[in-house]
Amino acid sequence: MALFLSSQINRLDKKGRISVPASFRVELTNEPFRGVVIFKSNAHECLEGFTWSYMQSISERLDDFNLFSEEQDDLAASIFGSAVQLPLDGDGRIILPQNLIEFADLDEKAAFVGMGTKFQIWDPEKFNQRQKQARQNIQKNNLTIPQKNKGGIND
Amino acid sequence: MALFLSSQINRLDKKGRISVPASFRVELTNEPFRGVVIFKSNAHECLEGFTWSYMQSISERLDDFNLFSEEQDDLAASIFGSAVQLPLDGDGRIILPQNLIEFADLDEKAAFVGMGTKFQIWDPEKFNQRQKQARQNIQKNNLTIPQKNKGGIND
DNA sequence: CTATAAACCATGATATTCCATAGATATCCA
DNA sequence: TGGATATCTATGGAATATCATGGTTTATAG
Repeated sequence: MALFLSSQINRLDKKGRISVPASFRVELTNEPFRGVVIFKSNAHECLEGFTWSYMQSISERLDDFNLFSEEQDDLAASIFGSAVQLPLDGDGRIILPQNLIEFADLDEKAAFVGMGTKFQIWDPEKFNQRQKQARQNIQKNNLTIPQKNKGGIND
Repeated sequence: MALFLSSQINRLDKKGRISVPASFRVELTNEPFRGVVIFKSNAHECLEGFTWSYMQSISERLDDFNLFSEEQDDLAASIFGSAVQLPLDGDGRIILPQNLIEFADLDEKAAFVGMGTKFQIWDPEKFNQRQKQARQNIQKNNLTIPQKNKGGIND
């Protein structure tokens, strides 16, 4: 299982190319697909990145729903429909599609932020603010890490 | 198992020809039949696309219903009855039959939407609305992906 | 023979690969 | 320890390949 840690700011060129941090790339070496899966965050003005095999596991879990159920359809349309599959080039870069760049309001630089099994891509400015806000929320609500994380696509 | 991701809008010419996205085509390389199976969606004004081998697994799943039950009969009639097997031409295109084009109300363009193990074909406009609706349903009903061990796709 | 469908080509646009360089980091040996 | 050398990383630009798409020719069927 991939583990994405720490954050790094890299440059986004006019073609939309950007280097994936080397520390993230080593987490991808054992993946069946040499690249990442990106889509728009539901919660923030940023992008979310996953490994191919993680998407596969989501797909398998989704198959536990009745094949033509409404629930299955809603989830699949929302998750897989908006995701894009970005291969790494020979130099460890991906090309972000224009609509994703706009969604995350990225300029010349973008921050890769490790989040464990996933990572996020932020405009550096916005991420600073987000981090401040996150710290405040944690203090205010006395948040801790749950013993066992039951996750969903909403928080 | 094939994994269809992301969505892409392609052009439908007057002969009913349309390119299957290249990223979808690579998922078909290991299939016994070089093409896709398409039929009318029961839930939406769109078409559903499967691989040949996945159709086989659907057939098996249908057998889990009582073999002569009404449900089995209805599903089988609606799925297998309207399904067509569309081979890829040398350039990676399929030819959509006219009745399917009309059913999905397709015009000059059509969106291929990855849904994990299957995909859908939509009029681009209609899919936009559908995606909004899907997101609302997810929030309203608090839908999550059935968990295996841990982690959702959002925080 | 005619109409219809299938295979075949041609071509811009786009995406991918390849190469070069500079800076940072790590390695090695005296 | 220090300094030289090699390696890795990020980044820019150019060459190359692929993709989507329209048209044309060839096969097929009635």
